[in-house]
Order: sequence, then structure tokens, then C-alpha cells
Amino acid sequence: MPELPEVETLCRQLRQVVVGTRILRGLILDERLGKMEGLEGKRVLAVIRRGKVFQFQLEGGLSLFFQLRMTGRFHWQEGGDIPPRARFLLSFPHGSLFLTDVRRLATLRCSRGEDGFPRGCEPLDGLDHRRIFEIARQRRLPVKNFLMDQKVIAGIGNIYASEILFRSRISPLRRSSSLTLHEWKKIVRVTREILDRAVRCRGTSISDWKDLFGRKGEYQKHLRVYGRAGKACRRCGAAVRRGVMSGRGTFYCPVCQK
DNA sequence: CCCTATGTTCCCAA
DNA sequence: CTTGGGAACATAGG
Repeated sequence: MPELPEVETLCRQLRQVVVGTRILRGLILDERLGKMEGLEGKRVLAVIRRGKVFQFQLEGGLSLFFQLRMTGRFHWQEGGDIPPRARFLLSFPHGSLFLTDVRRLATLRCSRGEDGFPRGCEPLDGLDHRRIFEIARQRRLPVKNFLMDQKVIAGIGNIYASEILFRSRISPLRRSSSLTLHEWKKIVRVTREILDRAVRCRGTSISDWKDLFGRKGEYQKHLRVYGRAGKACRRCGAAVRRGVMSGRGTFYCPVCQK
């Protein structure tokens, strides 16, 4: 579900709503989500993101790390009932933050360190294509899977991986070790362009993605291949192909992408 | 019943 | 030991 642009969108909105405010109450509504210590009365000092992971930094050094995974969503409500499928809530004097999650795959980790974050580089603050090239050279997996490896680059998921490779004109099936330095330079530049634009669009609402306030994103209007199996490639007119890689739908143009 | 779904982790085989 | 692939997780919708 949420990839970097969607997580970044929520992160910016969360900052505006909860940073500097004192928590009235924190409640786990589904034990499977994770454990949490007393948060009552603590102020939220910052909400930051790395890759697809959120960190809420609280007064006293405690942090909450959230991973939304496939169907986790954050909602801000100034009143009203607990929404269906809510698994967690943080209440504040001016409203409540809910986490809902149909498939119950999201996770929460409460800790005092930085250990909740993925190890990969952040694509929005200067990916070094030489470094990526060096890592990719030693791996033999398909480049699409490589791009989605959160230990290398943090934040790219299934939709943006297909889009990045289409705009880079590289086949998702290529072994990561087969790409040249020049090709990585292109991929890194395109990644930055796509993710920046998707953040400005507040994410991709393909099925049901909505931001903190229930608004859809706009990046679905810019998608070039994702979800377009059998339709004409926007560049050359050939039929867009849908393959399956590691169990995930993978969209590409067999003519444009080499 | 079949398949699909914006993610991550764990197990197993090579 | 490393690497990569697929199942598992859980639920809804077409």
C-alpha cells in the first residue's frame, strides 16, 4: 500500500496536526499490532520518516515506529465514533489519530533507539548512483526486486518500481548486475523525479489510498504502465505487458524497455 | 471457486 | 555462509 510518497504525505500532515501537542491517551485496540508503554501526557516532539517507516518522537526519548504495510491507514478525526477496523488510537485535546487496517499486517514498535528504521538510503536526499551501482554489481536478482529491497534503497514499492523502470526504459527482468553506471545514473535521476512529483500529488489513489484527512492523491493520473496491462504503451503504442515477479504484478513495455 | 491487492518476514533450497 | 524465491500473514472484492 503506501510507498514513500504516500508515507511522506501523511508525515507532513501529521506534523501539522500533532507536533507540539500533548497526548491525552494512547490505546492499542488490536494486540497483534504491538506493545506500547504509557504515553499519557507526553508531547509529540517530531514525526519523521525513513523509507516507508514513521517515527513519532515523544518527550522523554520514547519513539513509536509504525509500518503501515499493505492496508494500514492513518485518519484524523475531530470527533465521531471509532472507525471500523481501528487498531490503534492517539487522542489529543483537539482530535484523535486512528490507525485502521483491514488485513491487520501493520506493525507498531515502541522503543528508545533508532532501531525501527530500515537500513536503505533515502531516495529524496541524494542517492549516489555510483554507490548503488557498486551494490547492484554484486547482486544477481532482477533489477525490479533490487529497487524494492529496503536495505538498499528505502521507500520504493511495487507501483513506483514499475513506473521508474518504464521511464528509465529498462526491463524489470534485467539482472541488477547487468546494468551499467550510466543506466544507474538514469534510474537514480528518474526515481527522484517520480517520487518528488508523486509527493507533490499527495500519492497514488489506485484503489483506496487516502491521506490523513480522507483526500485522494493525484499521481494515478501520471502513471505510465502500472495497471495498464494490454493497453497501448503511451510512448510506442505496443501492448503493455503484465508479468509476475516474486508474486507481484509487474507492468512494462516489451518494446521500450530493454 | 478463482484471482488480485501500494508489504515484510521467515523458511527452505540451491 | 550467501542468495533468492515463495509461502505466510489476513481480508475484501471482482
